[in-house]
Amino acid sequence: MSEVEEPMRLVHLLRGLTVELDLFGAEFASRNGLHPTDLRALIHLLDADRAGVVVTPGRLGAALHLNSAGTTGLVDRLEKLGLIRRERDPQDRRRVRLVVEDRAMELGQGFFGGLIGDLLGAMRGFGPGELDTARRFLEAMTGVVAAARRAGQE
Amino acid sequence: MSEVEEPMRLVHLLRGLTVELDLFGAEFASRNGLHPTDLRALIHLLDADRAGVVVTPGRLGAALHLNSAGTTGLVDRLEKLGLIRRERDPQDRRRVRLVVEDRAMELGQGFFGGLIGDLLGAMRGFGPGELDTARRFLEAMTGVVAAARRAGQE
DNA sequence: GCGATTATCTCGCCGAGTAAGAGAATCATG
DNA sequence: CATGATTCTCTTACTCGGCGAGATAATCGC
Repeated sequence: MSEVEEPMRLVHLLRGLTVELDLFGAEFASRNGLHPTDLRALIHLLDADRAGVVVTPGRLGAALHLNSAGTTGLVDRLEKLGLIRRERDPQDRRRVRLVVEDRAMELGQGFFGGLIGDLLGAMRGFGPGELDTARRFLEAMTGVVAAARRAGQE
Repeated sequence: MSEVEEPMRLVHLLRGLTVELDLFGAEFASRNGLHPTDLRALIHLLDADRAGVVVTPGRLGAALHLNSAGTTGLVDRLEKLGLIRRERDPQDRRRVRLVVEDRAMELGQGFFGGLIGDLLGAMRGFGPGELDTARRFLEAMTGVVAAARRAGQE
C-alpha cells in the first residue's frame, strides 16, 4: 500500500465526497419532482418516524432553518405529493402532527436503499480494524467541522 | 479500541459529516452576504485559478448546473460583490474571462483556511498507516456514490 | 377568567433560477 | 471571401421557494 505524503489529499477527498453526495441527492430529488429542501425534510421525517418521535411543522422548520411561512409552504408541498398527512394533535390542539405516509417510506427506500447497499458492499473490502480506523477518522473530522461551526457563529 | 459491529454506523457518519460540512458552508455564506450557490461558484473559481485554468460564464454555469440566464445573474452578483471581474477574451471576443479578485482569495482563505488547518491538526492524531486506510476508505465510498449517480441518470 | 405565550397559517413581497430568444463573434463550406 | 451555421453571452418575462409581518386559535399561569 502507498504512503500518504499529503494529508491535503484527504481534505480534498472529504470535500469531493460531500459534493458527490449532494449531487446524488439533488438529482434524486429532481427526478422525483421534489426540491432539495423537500428531500432534506423527507430524510428528517423518516429519521424521526423510525425513532418514534412526533414531528410538528415547528420542529421540522427549526431542523431545516426555515421560518414558519416557509415551513407551511414546505408541508403543503409534501402533503400535495402524498408523502405526509397533517393531523391535529388531540392533546394540544394548537399542534399539527406530520404523519409519514407509506409513499414516503417507499421513496426513502428508493433513495437510500440502493446507495446504502452499495456502500455496505464496498465496506466488505475492509477488515474490522480498518473499518474501526475509518470510523474514528470520520468521527474526528465530523467533530472538527462541528466545532468550527460552533466557533463561527460565536 | 472498540470493534465495529455495525457498519451502518459508518453510513450514518458519512451522512452526518456531509450535513455538517454543508451547514458550515451555508453559515459561512450567509455571514458574508452570499448565497450557497455563490460559495460553490467561489470554490470553483478559486480551484480553477490555482490550476491556471481560464473560467468563462459558460464553464462556470455548466459546473454548477445553471442555465445561461442563471449564470449571468450569478456572475452579476459576484461582480457586484467585488469578487470577480469580467474581461473580454481578446482571442475569441464572444467569450468573457472571469478574473478572480484578491478579495475572493481572502474570502476563500477565511472559509477554508481555518477549517483546513483544524482538519490537518486532527489528522496528526493518526499514524501514516491509519491515514492511508482512511484515504482508501474515502476513495471507495466516493467511488460508490459517483457510480450510483451515473447509474441513476441512466 | 384573562393576559401572556405558543403553534400554525395567511398575505405581500423578494430574488434566484428557468425558458425562450436576441445579439455579437467565430467557424466552416462552397 | 461570403454566408449560413454555430458558439457564447446577455435580456426579457416568468415561476416559485423562502422571508417578514401579522392574524388566528389553542393552551398555560396567576
